[in-house]
This record gives sequence, structure tokens and C-alpha cells, in this order.
Amino acid sequence: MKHSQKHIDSLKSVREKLPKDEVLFELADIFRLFADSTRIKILFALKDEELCVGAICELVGMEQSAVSHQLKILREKCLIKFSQVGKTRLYSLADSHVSDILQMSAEHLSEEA
Amino acid sequence: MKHSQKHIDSLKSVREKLPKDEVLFELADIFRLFADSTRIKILFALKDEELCVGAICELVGMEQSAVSHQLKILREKCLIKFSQVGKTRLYSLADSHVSDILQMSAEHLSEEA
DNA sequence: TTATCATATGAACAAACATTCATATGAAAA
DNA sequence: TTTTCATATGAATGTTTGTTCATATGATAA
Repeated sequence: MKHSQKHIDSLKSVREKLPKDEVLFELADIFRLFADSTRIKILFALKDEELCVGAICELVGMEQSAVSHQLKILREKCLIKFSQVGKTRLYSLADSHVSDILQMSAEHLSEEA
Repeated sequence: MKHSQKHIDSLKSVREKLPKDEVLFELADIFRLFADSTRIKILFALKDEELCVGAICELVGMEQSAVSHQLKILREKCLIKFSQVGKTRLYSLADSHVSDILQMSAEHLSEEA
């Protein structure tokens, strides 16, 4: 027997409050999107303005290909969307949730004493 | 010349609003901690209660070693702390910021239509 | 002291990931 | 239609990361 009965009992109530695995996976998936400095920079750049891919490349200082790959990831997970104007695609945040998260996280950082 | 002058001009103002690279790296680092389902499960488990390592293992259904490795990461990044009671270590969240983030992220998910 | 229990840690390995390079698509201009 | 421009994508590669296995540490009980 690996663990005492006592601490197994107390686990029941904790386990009940715990989000389901499925939910935890989803959450981790979302956080993972913000867990890369290129992507988070892209998201901040799009926070207030629509931008084409070339502009995003300039801003993040990365090659067009690298940026496009990251844009694809952000698109597939519905964090960003685009509207096509001629040959160029104007990217923007998909909804206000994303900018809320960015806003909060930036505030969180500046609070650190 | 890769990009038109027009969109380079408009970049200036966007670039000024952009957090510094250093800040973006820090942010990505923090998000990365939440970007793994084992770690996020551990954090949720500790949200309301102090738990020893054995209990955490039971809850997340992972081996002691795997859990200890993740605890180390969370400790080093100051998301959790512990108090030692005899041989056992009682882990808990380091501060309320962490549970705030968990709370918000869970709410965010349940909002999704 | 020695044995035992709870936890930690180093090394190894596989899986996931970000970037690059080369090339493809697809829209507009020539 | 051919060329050019903006963006996308597949394959290859190096790096990072999570888990496992084996072992270490460090506290208590015997």
C-alpha cells in the first residue's frame, strides 16, 4: 500500500472539485498558444490593429515562413482571423477574449514587486 | 525592398505600444508553466488545499518521479511552495495570483458558446 | 546505527515544437 | 497568359520538454 488511508480519504473532496481531464487538456492547449514569445508578440501586435503578414514579420523580426507557420497555428485554434484584400491578408484577433488575456497578463507582470 | 513604405510607417506606432522583448519572454515563460496538463492539474489540486506529494500523485495519476519533477519546475518559478512536516512536504500555491489565473481561465472556458 | 518512508534528482529517451529552406498557391498586374 | 507579389506549406533539422528508470537524500522510527 503506497499511501496512508488518511490522505486518500481527503483526496475525495479535492478530486470532486478538480476540473475534468478533458477541460484540463483544453486549458493547457490554450495556454500553450501563449507560451511562445513569437506567438505572444504577434498577438500583442494585433491587439490594437489589423496587420498584414509582411508587417508582422517586420515587427517580430522573423522570416515570413516562420511567421506564417505561427499564424496558421493561431488561426487553427481560433485566436486570430483575417480578411483578404487583394493579395494581402489582414490579420486581427478573433475576439476580445484574447486581448483580455493579453491585457491581464501584462498587468500581472507589471504588478510584480 | 521587401515591404512598402506605407506599411512600414504604420509600424512605428504599433512597435511603440509593443511590450519589450524581455517582457514578452517573461510572459511566455509564465504561460508555459500552465501549458502542460499535468502541471495545470497539480495547480488546480492545490487551489484550495495543501497536499503532500503522495496525494498529488494519486490525484493526477502519475508516478512519484514525474510529479516531483513537475513540482520542482513549479517551485523554481515560484508558483508553489511547501512546508515540511516530518518526512512529508505539504505543497500549496505560492500566492493568490496563481489561483486567480486558474479561476479566470476556468471561467473563460465555461463561457465558450 | 540501521532500516524505512517520503521526496528529489540525474541520465536517457521519445515526442512535440519552432525555425529554416525550398517550393507551392493564388491573386493581381503587365 | 505570363510575371510578380503576398502568403502558405511540406520536409528536414535542431532544440526543448515530459516521462521513466534507477538511485540519492534526508528525516524519522526501530
